[in-house]
Amino acid sequence: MLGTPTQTWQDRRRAAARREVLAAAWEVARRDGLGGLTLRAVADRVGMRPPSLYTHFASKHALYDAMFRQAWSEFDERFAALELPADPRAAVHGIARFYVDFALADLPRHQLMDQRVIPDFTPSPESYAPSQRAMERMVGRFRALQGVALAEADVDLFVAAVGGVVAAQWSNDPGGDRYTRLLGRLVDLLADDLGLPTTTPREDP
Amino acid sequence: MLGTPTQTWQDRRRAAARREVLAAAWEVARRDGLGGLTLRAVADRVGMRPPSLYTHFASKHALYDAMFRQAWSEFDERFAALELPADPRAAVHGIARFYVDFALADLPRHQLMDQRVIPDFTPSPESYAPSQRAMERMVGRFRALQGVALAEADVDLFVAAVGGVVAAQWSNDPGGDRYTRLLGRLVDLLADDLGLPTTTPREDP
DNA sequence: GTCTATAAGTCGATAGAC
DNA sequence: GTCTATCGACTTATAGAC
Repeated sequence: MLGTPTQTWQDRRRAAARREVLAAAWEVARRDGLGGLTLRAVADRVGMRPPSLYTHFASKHALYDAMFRQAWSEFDERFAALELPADPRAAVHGIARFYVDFALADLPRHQLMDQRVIPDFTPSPESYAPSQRAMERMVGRFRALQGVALAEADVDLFVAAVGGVVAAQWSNDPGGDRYTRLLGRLVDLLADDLGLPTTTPREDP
Repeated sequence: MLGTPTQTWQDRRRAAARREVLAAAWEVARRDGLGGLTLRAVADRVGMRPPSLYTHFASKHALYDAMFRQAWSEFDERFAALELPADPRAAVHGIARFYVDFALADLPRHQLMDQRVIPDFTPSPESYAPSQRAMERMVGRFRALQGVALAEADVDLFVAAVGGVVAAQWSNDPGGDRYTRLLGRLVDLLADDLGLPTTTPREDP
């Protein structure tokens, strides 16, 4: 605790206000689309005048930046807490399912995290860090699976293919299951290719 | 030819002007991003005043709609003209390579065709038709492959997985080949799963 | 320090002269 | 068909009350 400036007095109000603006921004993005987000709508929702937002965020891009950082941080936290089965193949299915569920739960969040939707917006290095941490954690949990030595390219292929299911689902059948129902088959395909063992035999349908 | 109103007199000028505006819109989108496209920038590029664009397109969304239609029409035309090897597996590789090359050649075009980047923009039925035609042609060429009976889900899985390579390439390594170099391996994986025969043995490296 | 008030510049879009 | 003029909405920034 020592060494931290004890300005906690009104620092908490600032942080709370920031969180409030951020939460309002997500609500507006879900209602009006990520690219349709306006500072006026955010201010309305949080009960402020638009210029007052500049007290908390230097620009609209800074707001997007904070949203990007928060989204990947939440992904990383929840993925870190995700309990996986001991069976390697079941674990890979669990990772894929977690990834797909997270990406399909929130369209603007998915667009911000995984696409390049906002022109001229590039995450700052500080906000890009959580996404790198999340990816490293993913590689780490893959490599911790018993019975196979994974190369970088193996994880890349997995991420690309599973991400493709998400993208196809969102753009061709939003709200449905036309592509997500193929996820199990796709993951088995990839797992077979990696020679991933199954210590527990698969259940009968 | 009979039955067509012979108004071709100044109808051609109208059509030419429309094409010119459309071409300018693509150039602006490639320069400023799809979401960063403005009617002023389009008007500047085509040597018009912004309100004059409304003579040719009823709204900005109508312009996006025409771009969407043009992109899928061009895809369908070029795919129809694509010559594929007789060997079924080589043909599938050809289809995948064509799809990926087309999607990676132009970011705003890819965003417009395959993602939901513009808030509140949904293609009109008339503009959606070419994309359906293209998908049906793709299914048709898959089914024409000798030696295997393909279900709808098989094509869906192929489209999703290959589309995932495109999305990952654009968002994680634009301009590189980190994901596209995995395409051959992915397609072989899918082809193996479908039991696709190889009449011609694969070449040695 | 945080807010209100306000203004400049830009966006999509419309009305009406020629 | 194209123009001028203009509207309402949005982003951004500054000035000043509390």
